[in-house]
Amino acid sequence: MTPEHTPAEKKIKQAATKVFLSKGFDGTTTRAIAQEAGINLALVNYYFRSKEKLFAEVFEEMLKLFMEGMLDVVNRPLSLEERIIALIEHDFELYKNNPDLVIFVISEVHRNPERFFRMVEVESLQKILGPKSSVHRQLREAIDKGIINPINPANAMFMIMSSMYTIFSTKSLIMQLDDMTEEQFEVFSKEQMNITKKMVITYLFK
Amino acid sequence: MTPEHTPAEKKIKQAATKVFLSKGFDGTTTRAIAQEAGINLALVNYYFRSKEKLFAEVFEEMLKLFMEGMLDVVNRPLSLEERIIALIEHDFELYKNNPDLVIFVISEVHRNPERFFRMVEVESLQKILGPKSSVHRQLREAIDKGIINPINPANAMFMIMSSMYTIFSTKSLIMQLDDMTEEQFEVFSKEQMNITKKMVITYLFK
DNA sequence: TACATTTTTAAACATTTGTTTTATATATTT
DNA sequence: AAATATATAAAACAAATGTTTAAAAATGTA
Repeated sequence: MTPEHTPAEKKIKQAATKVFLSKGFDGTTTRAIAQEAGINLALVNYYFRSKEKLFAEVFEEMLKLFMEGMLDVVNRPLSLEERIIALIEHDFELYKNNPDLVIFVISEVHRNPERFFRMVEVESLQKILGPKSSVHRQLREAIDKGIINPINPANAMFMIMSSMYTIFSTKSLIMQLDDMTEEQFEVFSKEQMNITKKMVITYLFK
Repeated sequence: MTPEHTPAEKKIKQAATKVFLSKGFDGTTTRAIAQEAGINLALVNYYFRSKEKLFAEVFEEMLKLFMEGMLDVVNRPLSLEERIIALIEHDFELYKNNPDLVIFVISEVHRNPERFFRMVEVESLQKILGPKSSVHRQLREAIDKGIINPINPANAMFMIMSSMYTIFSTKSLIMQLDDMTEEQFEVFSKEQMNITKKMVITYLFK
């Protein structure tokens, strides 16, 4: 019972991550996972009981990637300006290393919101991003002190995150449209990151 | 042969659009379309020959929505500032009326890029958004004249479009995280649009 | 009205897909 | 070494799914 981290199990998890992230839950078959992992089909259910449960594990891990890095930035003792820069840079690095992450999470939430809100406690996300989060608080304080222009913290959070989100969720489209190589895309996205930093900081701070 | 626009055909197309946009190609069954349309299952293939062909029609129509509105803005005789405002407002209106549009297109492109580039001539998209488009030209001219700060036009295009793109592709997530009603989301997204306008204009124009 | 064409329906078909079963090999324990 | 538990494999199962068939109903035409 409760087999853990045998080579086969690891291979399946890795393969599942790859296939799920590229094809989504509906577009993924257990046979595709087995083939990608190079193991027998039955082992998928032997180790993970069902496609649904395997997906849940993969999805949860992806969300952890998201949240842990974010939490790290949120918990560091930083000035508002430093934190905004750190958040943008964190997003950039995370998405650069996991280009499929954003579109995967968002499209799965869109297609099956019930499952998402069954799997994830909204509170833990709200703690990082919601009105009671420390970033929101820091933003409100800065507004009160007249350090930054008045803005709804939710809108501020949003403008901080949207640029890196977009550039990586539309990566393949951008590359195709502007005839980019992988290297050119990296230059482009890094440039976009720098523009975003400057633009957001300029807009917020008077 | 070539049946056109009979009531049943229309109903199927409408139903297919609704289901495809919400569940994606893989998550949609012909039976779900038939049920949504309130017609017999066989009629789906009778009128559209296959799920794939029906999807292609729906997808093409969605892309047209995208491009026609964009083309309209691009062809109007506007100053650069006016055009930027118009582009942002166009995105806002389009996505507000079709909230699933963005995430649908992007996730389908991501999951099946081959099909996308088989269905769409990249040139027509490049004509609107690419380096040879009139918006790019107008941006380059403005840079040459010293009207706006130097920037890669592709990056400028990107910052113009990313905000509205993000807010609507993550709509359900945002609403859930910040406990919003539909009305509150509309206020929020409109506010975000205004911030985006101001922020982009401020950043570009000295 | 009678005939032909088009539209609709119910049923069937062939694959695909998630899952299970049964048997065999491998490892662990006594 | 024998017995037991675990891991792997091949095959089978049942349900779902895209598609087709064949017949009936509706519509159009002579």
